[in-house]
Amino acid sequence: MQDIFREHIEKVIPLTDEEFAFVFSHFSYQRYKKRQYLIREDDHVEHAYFVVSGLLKLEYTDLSAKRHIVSFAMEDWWETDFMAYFNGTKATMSLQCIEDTDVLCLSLADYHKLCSGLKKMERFFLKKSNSGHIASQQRILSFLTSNAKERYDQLLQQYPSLFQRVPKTLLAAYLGISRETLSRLSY
Amino acid sequence: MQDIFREHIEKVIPLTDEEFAFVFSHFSYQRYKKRQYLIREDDHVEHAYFVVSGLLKLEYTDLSAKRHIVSFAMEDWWETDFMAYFNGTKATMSLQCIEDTDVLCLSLADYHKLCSGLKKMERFFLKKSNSGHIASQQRILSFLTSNAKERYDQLLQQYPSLFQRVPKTLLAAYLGISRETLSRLSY
DNA sequence: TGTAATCTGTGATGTTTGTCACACAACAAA
DNA sequence: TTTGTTGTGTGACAAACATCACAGATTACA
Repeated sequence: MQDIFREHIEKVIPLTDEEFAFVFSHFSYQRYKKRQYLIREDDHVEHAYFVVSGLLKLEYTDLSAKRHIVSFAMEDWWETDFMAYFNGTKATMSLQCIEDTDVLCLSLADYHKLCSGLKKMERFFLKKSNSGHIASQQRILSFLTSNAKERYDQLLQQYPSLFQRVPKTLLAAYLGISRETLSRLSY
Repeated sequence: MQDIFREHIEKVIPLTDEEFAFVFSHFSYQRYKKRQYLIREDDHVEHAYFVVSGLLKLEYTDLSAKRHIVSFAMEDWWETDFMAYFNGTKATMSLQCIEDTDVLCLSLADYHKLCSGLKKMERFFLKKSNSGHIASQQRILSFLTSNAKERYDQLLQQYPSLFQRVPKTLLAAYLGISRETLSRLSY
């Protein structure tokens, strides 16, 4: 598990053994069961999570109680309600397990300690944040340019494994279409 | 103009005069006229831009030649085709003036020099990137939760000045609806 | 100053997608 | 097993939105 995590970081910045030990010491390890919540709406958001194995959904519930999936988080992803995490505000989204999931947890205090203790990590998080921003922009573009069927195809092409791992109802909630429409797409 | 820029940075991290001079030395100043391009599709993307004054649009043209606005960039915003900028790939989007616009330009080489020369700036860019990511997620959420009229209202509430400054055709291209539909919304 | 390009509104019409309703299968928990 | 919950497909209908067409107004610029 440390290996996966170390490799993940070293894809961006090389680390000595001591440096990695320092980095790793800021995290705690947690296992969650399917359907368990890591974050509930209105919670104080303690941690950002690195997904070691499993699958999470970041979900927003609107005024009419409809649920929308902002993001899936699979192996090798970082996830949390970032707005609440960084600003210390209450969670507007929930983070819940679709499968049993193992994560590494990083508190905001430890995040800051980590960044000041090892400047390389600031670059690491900058890189991650940049890629996240770019990925979000791509998702926005797919809303602008594509209809339901096209967005569905793009999603399957990008993350083929999702098709096996999550119910179609959730894929619909991610794509912004009704489950009925999604059901009628596959011809 | 330096003042605006310095204030913008000092909202996040305080700087001494020497530090600001160091930061500023990495930028070049440019003025662009309405309709001029800062980046064209397939260009090599030389710079990221800080908008001192004016208004830009970041635009993507799809296969059927329809134009979609990924983002407006007004005073105090950073903009470029970030994917192309960071990865050194060719631009997939264009960046064009809606009004006469003054910008500060930062090459990727200077960006890296700046970050290594003054570690504070890495934190600055991390903060900016995080907010950008959060903003994109909000935009995704508005696609998931809201219809055309609601998205339009949200946009006007967030950036009332856009209503005065940009033609409705462009607002429609940002909201992902046809200009005709937008025209029929305001009742 | 004149000509072209852009911007905007609006009608008519068709397509896409959502909503409601129902049925049935798969699965989980007691 | 039984019973509830979740997931999926499908028909009928309504709502949202796109497209095409046209017209008048405004703006760019040579």
